[in-house]
Amino acid sequence: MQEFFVTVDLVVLTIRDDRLQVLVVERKYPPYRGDWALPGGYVGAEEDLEAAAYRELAEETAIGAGVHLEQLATYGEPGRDPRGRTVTVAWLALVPEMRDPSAGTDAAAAAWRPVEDFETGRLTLAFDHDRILADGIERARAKLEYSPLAAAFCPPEFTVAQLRGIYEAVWGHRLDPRNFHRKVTRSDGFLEPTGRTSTVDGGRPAQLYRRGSLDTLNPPITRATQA
Amino acid sequence: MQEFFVTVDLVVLTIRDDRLQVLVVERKYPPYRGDWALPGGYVGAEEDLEAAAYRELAEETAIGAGVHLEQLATYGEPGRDPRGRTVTVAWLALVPEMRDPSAGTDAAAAAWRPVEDFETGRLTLAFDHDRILADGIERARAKLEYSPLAAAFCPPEFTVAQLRGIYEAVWGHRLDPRNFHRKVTRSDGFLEPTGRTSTVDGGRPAQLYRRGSLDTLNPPITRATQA
DNA sequence: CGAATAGTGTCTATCAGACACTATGGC
DNA sequence: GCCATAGTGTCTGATAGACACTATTCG
Repeated sequence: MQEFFVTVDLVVLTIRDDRLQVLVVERKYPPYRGDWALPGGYVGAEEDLEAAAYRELAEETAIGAGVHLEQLATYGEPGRDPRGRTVTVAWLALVPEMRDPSAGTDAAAAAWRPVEDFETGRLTLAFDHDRILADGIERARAKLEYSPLAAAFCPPEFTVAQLRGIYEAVWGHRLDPRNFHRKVTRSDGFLEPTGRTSTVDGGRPAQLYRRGSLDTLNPPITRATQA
Repeated sequence: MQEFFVTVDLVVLTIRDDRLQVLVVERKYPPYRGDWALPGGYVGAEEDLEAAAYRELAEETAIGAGVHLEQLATYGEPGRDPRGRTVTVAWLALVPEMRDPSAGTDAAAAAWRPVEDFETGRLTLAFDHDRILADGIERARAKLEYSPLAAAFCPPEFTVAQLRGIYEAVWGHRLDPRNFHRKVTRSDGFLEPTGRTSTVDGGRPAQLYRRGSLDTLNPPITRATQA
């Protein structure tokens, strides 16, 4: 019976400077030494796949609880890793804006890069990680429509305007502030008012919200005006 | 470095007797000898994951092209297989109604069973296959809403009534024939008229359709009237 | 003819998108 | 006062669901 190496790779997304950005690491050892890659690593002998994903995430970001982590897909084409037959289980993580990442032990450096740089081909990743990243981005974009996932990019308390900023950054286009406000505040269970207000955005103080208990948005928040 | 066994397991769904049914096999060898399980098997040394899924599907169903096959999720909890550390990549296949399945070489028997039997707990599956099956069923139910996937359960040419029967069987409730008709025929690219008609259902002959080129339904076909 | 299914038209409540307008802060 | 952002109201066009009605076949 053929034996395989099994790894986990992470597509870690956040919003920085109003743009969707992805965490990448510089490879310290061959193969692809010096290239950018998604953070990841081998699954331990007695380790659950999800636990391995959380471990890698913690090593790179020093972030623990409150992060959204979901399985993305599994990639196992023969030859995708020159070190041997390797199957990788990819995970999608959405994290709030945070201080700069710390390099893990296997990585020379870790950095946030706008996903646009990879979508346009200005930057590329090692192995088949460009494809994994593309799948992760598409999953995130699609899921914002019908799940309250956008709140995963926000701090624990946030304003409607901040939430709208997430949607605008992920989808890459503007939304009407007034219609957006009505939609999210009327969607029962999406947002929970805290009673506090915030004045950081410069105008009238805005209500602060926590993410609610809802897990499926119905009706969804639609992505684009159909042309 | 820990080495793993890697398998593929298949959730093969079809519509028989107006009910959603799943393909299960009786295990010929230990562990779980004599129990029902999802069809599946080890991935070959130089075999792509998707190719392995197609191979297993062909072994059990003698069906080749035209089948919808998509990756579902990967399960790798330590201890999920007593033979050793095994990661399985699960796939969801949707096939048209067909003659009885043939037993593969590793299975004593293969049979279609209504998914309801597993959802109610009247039947159970070996390993963690109950969970995998539940995930597959939920994926199929959700995807009917926003993709033209229902046509994958139909023969190459079908009537609107047949297509509606698919939705009703998968979702487990009735849909209004008149509104359904209007919805699917107005959704550009979902269905392609063949010009031929069918008279099998007993009343006025119905237009026959092929599946169109569309891959995302917009607007979606909604699953249930919100209570 | 009646029974059955195919397919169209119409009404109503709801909702998305556009946008006028009011509310409340900083300067 | 002026500007910026928060938040509400209103209009319009599209659509889902309910259901009356017409069309076409079989027996």
